[in-house]
Amino acid sequence: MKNRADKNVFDRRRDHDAKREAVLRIAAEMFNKRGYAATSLDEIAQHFSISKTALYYYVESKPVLLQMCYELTLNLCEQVMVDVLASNSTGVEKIEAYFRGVIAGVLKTGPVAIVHEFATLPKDAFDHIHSRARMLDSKLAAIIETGIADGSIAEVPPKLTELILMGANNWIQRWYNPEGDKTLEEVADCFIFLFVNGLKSRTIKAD
Amino acid sequence: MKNRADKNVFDRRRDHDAKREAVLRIAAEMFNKRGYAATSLDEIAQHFSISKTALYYYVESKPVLLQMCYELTLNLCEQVMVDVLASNSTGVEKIEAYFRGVIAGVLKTGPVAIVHEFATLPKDAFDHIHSRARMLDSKLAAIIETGIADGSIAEVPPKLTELILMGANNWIQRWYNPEGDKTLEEVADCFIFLFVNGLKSRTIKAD
DNA sequence: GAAAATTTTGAACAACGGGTAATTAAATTA
DNA sequence: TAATTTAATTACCCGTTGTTCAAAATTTTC
Repeated sequence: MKNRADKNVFDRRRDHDAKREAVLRIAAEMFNKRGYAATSLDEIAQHFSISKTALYYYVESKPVLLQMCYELTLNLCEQVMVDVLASNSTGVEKIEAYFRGVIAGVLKTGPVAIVHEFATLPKDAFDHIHSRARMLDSKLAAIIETGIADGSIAEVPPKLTELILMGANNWIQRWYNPEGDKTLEEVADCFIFLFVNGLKSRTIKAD
Repeated sequence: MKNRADKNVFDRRRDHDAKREAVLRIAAEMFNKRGYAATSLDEIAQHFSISKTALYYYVESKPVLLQMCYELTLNLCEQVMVDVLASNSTGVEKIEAYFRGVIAGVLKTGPVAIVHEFATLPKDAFDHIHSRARMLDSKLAAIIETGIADGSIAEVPPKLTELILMGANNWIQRWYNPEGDKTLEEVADCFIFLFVNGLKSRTIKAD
């Protein structure tokens, strides 16, 4: 919102790529909070104090802008997934590493993650994004299956579990405020603890 | 989508309340799946094969329609919360009962739950809905605190935990398909198991 | 069956949002 | 400084959407 650095990007002239990336980041943030349809190009432009038309110098169209946001997210998630799969660790450890990586990635690269609204994408873009997302889903489910097989994960329905995990993860962007009192590490820790250990107390209480 | 019963509501004349409720239910469902801004009154009207104008006989405006959807949800959640608080059980049991009740409530009353987009509500309606939602949040967090005190819940940050739980719950409506192969009981079971017991296997594996 | 009440419609409006074209302004190069 | 490239603006178009109003259609009441 009041990220002055973003406005300054548009002060120093001739830096096409930096501006394009700034637009992407802010757009992703606004899409996350308010949703794609509820965010107008005017609002995005106003954030940089430029005209709506100027955006078209950096972005082809609004759907393509959404598509690029998705691609940022998918690039991040897929990279984390590759790293996780390359490690030789148990199923739970892989699940833990994946979500920790994704949440941390959001911290570093800014809010590139985005609420899943790809129904509004043009057909071909939709197919592309959708299939990549589904691929990630099934890889996560597969990790859960191997975790059950190696004995590190309890006998849960893999597909359902994956959906619930993803859901909890996707919702974080909706409420997380970087200027708040919780760091993303704390959020990640809590997230992991909840899903791995569960709420139930394991310490015997002498009472 | 192809719920023929809904269309028939508009066949038998003079049943103002039934029609109003049918509109509410379908609107909530569409808002859940596509989002508020992306759902037009035309689409809602088309679902019943009536004109968009006819909707205004049952609903004051689109924002008020959204508000009523929220109120349906809040009524449900608050009722479950009252019941849960009245029971004398441990913290974990209360958490479990709450989410089971809310998920089951969605099954019975139809998809009354709704994605949180109340930024688009008129000021006064926003304040009302928002404060009720926050009240629910803090009651849930309080339950977690009592659970930590009574030793049934591990030492987690209550506020953060509550947000993550709510997030996972809110996301269910986005992907759950009543015509699919999973019942809402199965979803609820998996949900509860994940948050209460965690993914980690507790059974010692002899291998 | 006529009159009154209740639903539904069709036409039209105003606001908004995405997108384009022509133009101006600024910065780089020479 | 002149010519060229790069940025950004203003003005405008057009489709969509929420909303209103008067009129038509239907149902109920008497």
